[in-house]
This record gives sequence, structure tokens and C-alpha cells, in this order.
Amino acid sequence: MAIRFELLKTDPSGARLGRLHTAHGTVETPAFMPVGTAGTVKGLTQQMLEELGAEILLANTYHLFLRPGHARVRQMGGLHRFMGWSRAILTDSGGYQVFSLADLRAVHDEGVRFRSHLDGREHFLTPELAVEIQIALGSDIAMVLDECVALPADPARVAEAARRTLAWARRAQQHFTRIAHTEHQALFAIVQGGTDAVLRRENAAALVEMDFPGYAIGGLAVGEPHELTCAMTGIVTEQLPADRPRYLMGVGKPEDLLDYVIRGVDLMDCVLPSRNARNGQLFTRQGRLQIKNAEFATDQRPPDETCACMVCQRYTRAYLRHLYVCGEILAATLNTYHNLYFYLETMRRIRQAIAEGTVTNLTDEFQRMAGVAS
RNA sequence: GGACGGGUGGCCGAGUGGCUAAAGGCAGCAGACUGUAAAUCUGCCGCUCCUUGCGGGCUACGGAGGUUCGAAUCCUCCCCCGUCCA
Repeated sequence: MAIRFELLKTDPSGARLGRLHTAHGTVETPAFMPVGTAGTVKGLTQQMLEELGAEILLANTYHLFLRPGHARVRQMGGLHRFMGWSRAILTDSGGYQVFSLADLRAVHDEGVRFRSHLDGREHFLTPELAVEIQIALGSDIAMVLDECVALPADPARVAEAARRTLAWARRAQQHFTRIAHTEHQALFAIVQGGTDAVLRRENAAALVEMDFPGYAIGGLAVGEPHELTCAMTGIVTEQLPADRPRYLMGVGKPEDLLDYVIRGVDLMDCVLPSRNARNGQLFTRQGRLQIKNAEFATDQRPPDETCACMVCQRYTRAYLRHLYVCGEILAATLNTYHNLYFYLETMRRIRQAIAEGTVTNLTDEFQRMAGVAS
């Protein structure tokens, strides 16, 4: 088995404490995976990611397929060696690009025809090709190709996408079983179904029947209200076997992380900490901070007075604002470093709370994160 | 002293009679961002009033006059800047 999931504890809140053992180290769960789409978490070095305590990164099939190409990555010894990262990697399948590059692709039962966002050239991504690419990349966890629909959506569209995703999961699994080194790599399925509870349950049940080593919940946090994201997440995790890791794809805001964890989610990823950092937004326990705002021009405090990260130990808001306003590249690095520390530290604290049975004590604090810090 | 060229909103810079509170850029002020086409994008950016409306008033294209129904745009004089000639 390429991965082994060890469920250590299930809290009365619903939160789960676990360990995901991979060929590239152990991931303490619930975990947050920094997003490194093109084989890099933008702005940070791999050494920084190690310092931050990241145990697993997410990279993207579609992007690495286009550039530098999966054959090239394989030739360079696989993605871990290529990017100098010896801890775990999960690769997204390109399914999200079906959503985010909506005007550049056409979806059919066979696969997705993409017009490259780089040079306009056409590519045809099938569930089988997505598997092959991810095998070439050598990620620890590969994802099946899925169809992610923006919400709110026409029920028929959602149903079609769910049906297609299920069919693709079957094809991906068959292909994967045939050609992958399953002792090194695992393939996770993805549950779709929009905000339709029945569809979600059916989809989950069918995938469980197919016996994947892990299950993802996709197609959420794409336009629907947070309450629905939570509701759907809960509905799906109820259907999933307790001994398999659950990955809620693409979430979330700091204040929402706990909501997902208590619904039985073990893995999450999101671009918010890294992207927003580059756009001048810092996350803190007191809420978010637009570091470029004039009010911070002479603020001697660190971004977050309760934060132990390198940035908060060393730099003031005034300096970070200065860097951002000047367009200095260091702004992106320091802001990203802090935000990812904040996310990873938040997850550490959640894990500790699960271990100690004090999860409910965190609620107030998470509510505060939704506000604006001053 | 003379000949040209030029003076536009915080800055740069379009605009040669009405559609001009005046393009565009920069700076400034805010906001957004959820499996990354994002170091990106959006809004505001003369003052003021209110019933916040493709609302009203005021001020504004070096200065002062003038022509015109109407002037950043045309005329006169003046001031300033640049280049060249004495």
C-alpha cells in the first residue's frame, strides 16, 4: 500500500486526529496542504516550507503537463527530486482547470479539450492521461480527473458532471491499477454533486463501492454559501469509510477551517494564504490585515502579536507595508511565509485540541478570524 | 534684445470652439481573492451640498482682459520655462 491512514482519534465534535503515512513521510491530520501549482509555492523556497512544518504540498497536473511536461519531470527524476522536496506531494488532476479555465475548454464524456492558457494550443485531457501524467510526476497521492461546476448551477449540469466524474473515476482507477506502482502512489476519488444532497450521497456511495484509498470532496466553495459547503461536506463524510482519509478540495478561509474539520475532513488545500499574501492580505488570529493600508505606515507591531513565525519575530507592519507598496519581491515572500505559518499553525492547534478533547473551546477564536484586525 | 517651441488636475501627459471636471499612465485611498491563466483584478481619486441621482452648486487648463450663445482650445497684453541667434 502506497499510503496508510492511521485514525488515532475521533472527537465527539466530529473532528478526527490521524496520520497519513506516505513514501515521503508522515502527514499529521487534519492537515493543510500549501498549494504549489507549478512545482513551487510561489514566493517561498522549499527550505522555508520545511521550516514552516509543511508535510505535504499540492501540485497541479495540468500546469506541469503544459510546462515543463510530465516526460521532462520524469526524466529529471520525478517531481520530488525535480523541485527539491522530499516530503509528500499530492497532485491535483486538472479537474479544477475544467472550472477555472471554463472559456478555454470543452468537456465531453471522453475527456476535456483544453486550449492552453499559455500558447493557445489544444490538448485533450482524459482520465487515463491525467493518471499517466501523475504517475510520471511521481506524486504520493494522485487525483482522478473530475468535472467541477461553478455554483449555483443548473441541476442537470450538476448531475451530468457528477455522473461523468463517477465514470471517469472508474476509468482512472482501472488505468491506475494497470500501470501505476501502487506501492509508491495512491489514487484518490472525488465526490461531486453540487449542493444536491441525494446526488452527493449516491456519488459517494458508488465511489466507496469502488474502494479507493482516499476520498476527496470536490466542487465546493465555488460560489455557494458557507452553510451549504458545510452541509454538503457533512453529508459526504457520513458516507465515507472511517478508515480512509477525506480531502476537502480547495478550502478555505481561516475562520472556516474548523467547520470542515468537525465534519470529518482530514486534508484541505487552498490558495488563499499564498495568493492573498501576494496581494497584501495577511491573516492573523485577530482577523485579516490589508498590509498596504495607510494606517500601518508607522505601525511598529508585528502583523500578529500572538504569532511566533519568523516574520512576526523580526518585522513590523510598517516595514511590510513599505515592501508591499514598493512592489518589492520580499513582500511576497514574507507575506506568504506568515500566512502559511498561520494556516499550518492553526492546523497544529486544531490537532492539539482534538488530542486534548478541547475542540469546542476554539470556536470563539475562529469567529474572530473572520473580522478585520486593527 | 530677437526667433521659435512650450506652460493642462499631486506628477507625467492627451486634448486645437460645444459630446470636457477634462483621455491615458503614475502616485494616492479602499476593496476583492477558496483543488492559482492572479506579485492579479475592481472601485474611488478638484471642492462642496443634498432627497446619493448617469443630481445640484462652485472652482479649474500660467495671469489679466477680450471675441463667441458657448473657450483648455480663437485674439490682445503680461509672467514664466526651454532652445537657438545677437
